[in-house]
Amino acid sequence: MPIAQPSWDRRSVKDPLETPARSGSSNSYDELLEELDNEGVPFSSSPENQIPSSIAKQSSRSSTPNRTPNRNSAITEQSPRKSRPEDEFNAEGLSQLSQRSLNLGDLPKDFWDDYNSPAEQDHPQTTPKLVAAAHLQPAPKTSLKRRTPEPASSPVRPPNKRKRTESSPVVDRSEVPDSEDDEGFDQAPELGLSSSQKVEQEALRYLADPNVRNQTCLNPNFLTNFFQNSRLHHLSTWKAELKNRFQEMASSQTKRTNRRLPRRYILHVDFDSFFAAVSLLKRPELKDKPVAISHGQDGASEIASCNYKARSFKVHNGMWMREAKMLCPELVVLPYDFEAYEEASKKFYNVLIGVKADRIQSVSIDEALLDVSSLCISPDTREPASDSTIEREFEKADSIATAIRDRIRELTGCEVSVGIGGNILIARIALRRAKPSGQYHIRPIEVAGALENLKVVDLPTVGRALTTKLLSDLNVETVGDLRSKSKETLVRVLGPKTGEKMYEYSRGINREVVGELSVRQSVSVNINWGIRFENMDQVETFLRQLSEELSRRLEKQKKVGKALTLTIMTRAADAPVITPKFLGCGKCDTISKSVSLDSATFNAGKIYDKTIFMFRQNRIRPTELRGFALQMTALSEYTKGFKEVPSAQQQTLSFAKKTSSSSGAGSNRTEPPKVTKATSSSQEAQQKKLQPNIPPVDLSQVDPTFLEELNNMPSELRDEILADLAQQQQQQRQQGPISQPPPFAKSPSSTPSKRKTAQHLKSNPGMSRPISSPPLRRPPSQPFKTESNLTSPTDNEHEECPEGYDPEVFYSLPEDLKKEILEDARRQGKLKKKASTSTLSNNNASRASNKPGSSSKPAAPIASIFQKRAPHSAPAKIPTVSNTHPAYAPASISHPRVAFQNLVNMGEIELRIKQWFMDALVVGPHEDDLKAWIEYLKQVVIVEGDSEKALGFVAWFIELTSTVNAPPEAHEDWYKGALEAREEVARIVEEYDGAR
DNA sequence: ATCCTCCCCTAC
DNA sequence: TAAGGTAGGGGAGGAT
Ligand SMILES: Nc1ccn([C@H]2C[C@H](O)[C@@H](COP(=O)(O)OP(=O)(O)OP(=O)(O)O)O2)c(=O)n1
Ligand SMILES: [Mg+2]
Repeated sequence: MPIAQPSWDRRSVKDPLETPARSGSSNSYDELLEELDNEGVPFSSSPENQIPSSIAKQSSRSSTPNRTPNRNSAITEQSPRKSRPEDEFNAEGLSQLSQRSLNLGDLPKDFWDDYNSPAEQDHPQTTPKLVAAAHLQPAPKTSLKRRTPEPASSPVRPPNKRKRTESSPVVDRSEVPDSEDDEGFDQAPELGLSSSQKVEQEALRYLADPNVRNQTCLNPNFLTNFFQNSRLHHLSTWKAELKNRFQEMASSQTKRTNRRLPRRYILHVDFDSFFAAVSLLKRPELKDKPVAISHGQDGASEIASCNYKARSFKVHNGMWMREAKMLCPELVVLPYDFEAYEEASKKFYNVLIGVKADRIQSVSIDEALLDVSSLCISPDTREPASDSTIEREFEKADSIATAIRDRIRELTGCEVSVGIGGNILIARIALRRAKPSGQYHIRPIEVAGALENLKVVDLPTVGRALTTKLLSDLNVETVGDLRSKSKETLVRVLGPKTGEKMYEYSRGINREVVGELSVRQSVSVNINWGIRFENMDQVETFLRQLSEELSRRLEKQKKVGKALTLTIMTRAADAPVITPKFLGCGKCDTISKSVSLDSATFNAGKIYDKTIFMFRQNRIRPTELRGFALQMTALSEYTKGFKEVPSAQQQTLSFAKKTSSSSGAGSNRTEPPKVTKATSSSQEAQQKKLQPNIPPVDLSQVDPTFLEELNNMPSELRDEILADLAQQQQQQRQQGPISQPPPFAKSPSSTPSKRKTAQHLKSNPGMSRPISSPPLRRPPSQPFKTESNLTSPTDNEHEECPEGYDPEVFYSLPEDLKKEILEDARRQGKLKKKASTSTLSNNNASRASNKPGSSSKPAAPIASIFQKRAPHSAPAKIPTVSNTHPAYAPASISHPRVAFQNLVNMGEIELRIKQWFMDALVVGPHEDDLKAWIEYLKQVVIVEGDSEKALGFVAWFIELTSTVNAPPEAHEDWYKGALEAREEVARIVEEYDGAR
């Protein structure tokens, strides 16, 4: 699929302003740093780039963004924020966010009962478990690979010096065929192997330092530690909780009958330097000194919040300490105190709830919107209201704001500012003027004047990108300039939605309603810090943890999803291996791929399988990975869930414990509950039905998913399958596969799909990437490019192997899957030409390079899905007994895959497995070995397309483990392991065979 | 015309 | 050293 693409990245470069850095369009954090280093703080423009934009003024240092036209990498930069303004505007965005209004009248008193900190609640519990087993490998081992992508950034910030990397021109990267995968190979012509090998070596060497390694995702407790310390994670979690709470509150209220009012009075309430103000409560003596909240004293540690004294030095939120220290050497750093922030927030919201506003909407932990219209407008006002009447209304609104500020100050000891306006947009703009510790009311007649000279960047939703585009394409700098443009012009340049919005905003028009209800459309887990790997085993382990985390979050939201998207961030070609920010992602290229699941689920095992499937479509060197995002969409609520298959659940659970890391993933969660609506409605009924007729087969041991599938199929087919299952259970060690038709035919494919479920998706087309100028667009996803000449080694298929896929693997796929992949490839990239090597990453390259056939890498690499790994180097290994800690140990066998792969005949495999079983009989299976065995079975289905063979092995293994005499405890472990294998294989079979 | 995927952008 | 998360709006361009 897709290859890498460029991006300028998502991260934004934000901040320009005051800070020096920033760049115009894209740049990387690194670049920014460099500029800083060179220039010092101020701005200057960079040579090449020219970022015209407004920003320029401020900052600018620009960076050269992409030099190449296409690029992908992003920039990243550091702190973003545009000018300081963020404070002021902001709002808007709320529209959706929010929560709804509520009447204050009847609040549940336990409103806050569940208000838990994310750190405490969410992760701590969950995460830890997952992690437990991770087996990380201790030392580096990988070897050679090369390639060069680089990280980028993601969302946020970072700066740095990019410089060095630059030296090597990006260009080649794209062209370079990197072939290969895993192993290295890169024959990169121009660059020379050594170049990439050196990069790889540097990465491995760096990771070998225990002080570095322990902070990365290789540490079993990484997720827990990271989320506990991530301010952004806390912010997001808090916001989601507040939204849920307010929505519940609102929906429980029956009233909401607001009389239609001719005018609205909206208050935007926001704490002044929230984190800093709250942390200062415990250090009052520092109140008048410049203070910032950050994890570190300098370097690339980010400032979450700084007080106004610090801002007078041009220090701002999101800025890196290094820069802040340059601007303000005496800056005092205080630590985070998330609990205290929650406490202050509770008091804040309690005050707001007490206002009894018509509607209320939480914007964030420290910010909210209130619609107090009916509190200001007298019921008996006759409409064309007189000036004096209106004046009284204004005063009422002002007095409410004052009362709120006084009360919050009294309860929290902190200052909040209030912006008042006739709509959300104006209230937000007013807030900025209110800001340090004040309130400001922009009356209707003052709107035009207030907007005229306002910088467009101070409008909500207008960030660096839009600002740049407006300036470069329309020469618009202020809202007044914006207002001079026709709607047609704005729509043409910015897109239909954005154009119209800008047209309205420039006139102070905004119809958004406070507290509009909204339904969550996605649940995701993103990590772009601390991501460093040496080999694929580690990547798999981490993706499993991510899958489990996503599953946990879905479950917590009582949601199941049908569409999964994996976003991978890799080091940009010109980015340094050692990022400017300690373990940051640096400048990166991003690639994303989505697939639809056959049925909505929150099952970690299913999520993991799809995730790894998507990951494998791109050949990326583990050492180049810098970040991941796993997102579930097409959500529905689920209602029942477990009870239906209790026994199965229990089994899995206990099993999970034991084997831990191994597949545990899925294990513990039960199955996918059913979706309330999305999936068929009849399922439930059917399911229940099923139970009764399970005579011969012990369904309790069957994967619930499997049961679900059975329920959905025609009864005859179902009976047939059940019969087979029963047969399997009986059979004993038969080695051969059980022949049986591929079980269910029903489920649709697993790969990408197109289905429409979507209700959720947003509307659709939107704007375009605004921003900067010429979009450098790369062809829209180009999934795979094709590879031309590879003749299929194994097969005779004439179908071309799309780029991005290992030919060997591709050709070994089942026909239908292959077809789907080709279709997808054609659709997306249309690749049918020959093309050069694959490799994914080259996104950028893509443009230039790609097309002609270059080629280098003709032959098929072969590594195929199975990564290299030592072939069975250790046959003996399998038997291994537990080595100690899985976690740092190299997973014992690890990859039997290859080993197995070479064993063409089942007899050999059975022999090996049996050998392992006998050797480890009394101690039980080592989780890694079990994991490897299951993985092999899954590959038989996925790669070989031989479900029967896999099922045959499963049946044989169950028989083997259940009949031989072993110590009770070990016996149980073996048996559970066998059941897990059955569960996993059944699921895979369902997905790959059933699907189309 | 509408949907879909893959991004990008913004905000706290 | 540092803890660079996340949800939703929206645009381009291809598929239907
Ligand atoms: N880049 C950022 C921006 C904000 N925050 C956190 C810390 C802030 O205290 C809190 C609220 O954000 P605001 O934008 O409201 O900023 P402040 O409250 O700090 O300052 P003010 O509102 O006075 O501008 O969110 C953060 O961690 N990182
Ligand atoms: Mg604030």
